[in-house]
Amino acid sequence: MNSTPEIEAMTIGALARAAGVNVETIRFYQRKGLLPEPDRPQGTIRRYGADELGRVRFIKSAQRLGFSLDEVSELLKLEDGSHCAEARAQAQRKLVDVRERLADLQRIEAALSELVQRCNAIRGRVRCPLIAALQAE
Amino acid sequence: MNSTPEIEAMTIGALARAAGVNVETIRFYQRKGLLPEPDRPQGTIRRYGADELGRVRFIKSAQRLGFSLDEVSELLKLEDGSHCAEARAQAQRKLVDVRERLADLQRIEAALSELVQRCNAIRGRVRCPLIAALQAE
DNA sequence: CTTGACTCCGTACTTAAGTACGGAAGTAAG
DNA sequence: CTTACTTCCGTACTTAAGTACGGAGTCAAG
Repeated sequence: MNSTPEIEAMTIGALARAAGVNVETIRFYQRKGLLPEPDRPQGTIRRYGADELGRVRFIKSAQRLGFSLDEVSELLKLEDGSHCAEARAQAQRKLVDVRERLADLQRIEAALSELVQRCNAIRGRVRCPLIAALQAE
Repeated sequence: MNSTPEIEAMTIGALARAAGVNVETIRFYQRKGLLPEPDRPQGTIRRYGADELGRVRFIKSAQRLGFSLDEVSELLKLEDGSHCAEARAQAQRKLVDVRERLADLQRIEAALSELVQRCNAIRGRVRCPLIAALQAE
């Protein structure tokens, strides 16, 4: 039993359901150029497949990490095979950015898990090192 | 030579400059309760210190990582010494969230650095594994 | 003691990212 | 073939997170 039957012939509603977003959000992404206008095999109604589903999910994940739709669109342009040197330069810039975010998140992770540890140890009030975690740049 | 003289007596303008944000943003955070209303030692004008500066920087960092101001406010409440068990439970929930984000970011990091590697190796066009990076949940 | 820069406060405007709406047209089941 | 559900499209509304504005008060230098 396949969980996604007919995945290559989804209507906009099915796509939206599969990705856990609103139909209007799909249309909005199309207008912004984040999602290519798909084929309309039998006339006027668009059909979507696994690629589009993957894209929408990617957009949502990247947003959770603090990327704006404009930034996501740049990331997606990398994917879409721009010229190599150009893609590489852009990827490298993003990489710097991503690594900074990783470092910040790791500091937050450490601070939170230390808070949990301490809280297990001492009973009473705590002051956690959360803010300090993001001081060091 | 100290780079931050009189850090305990900053006006709102100095604080904003030090944190790299707009004065109005500081006032906005105060209204939202993200920043405590500070002392007004000699009358009506507020004075800010290192704590406030730290907070503003923390807010900005957390936002870059995809936390909304409401979420930041929850993180800050942890700091401000709520009762231990409560803080611990909340910290643990956040920790789960943060670890998911970390995993996503690490996948993006891997995908980007692989793209850069490949691009160094083969000359021509590339298709990067960016989208695939966030497929696995 | 005035002048220029800054602060305070309330209110209004802006931008990003959706969400909702309403009417016309497509489509699938009975 | 009708009826109910979708889709399509343009336009308008909403929410979060600021930004800008204007008038009144404050403060430090000249």
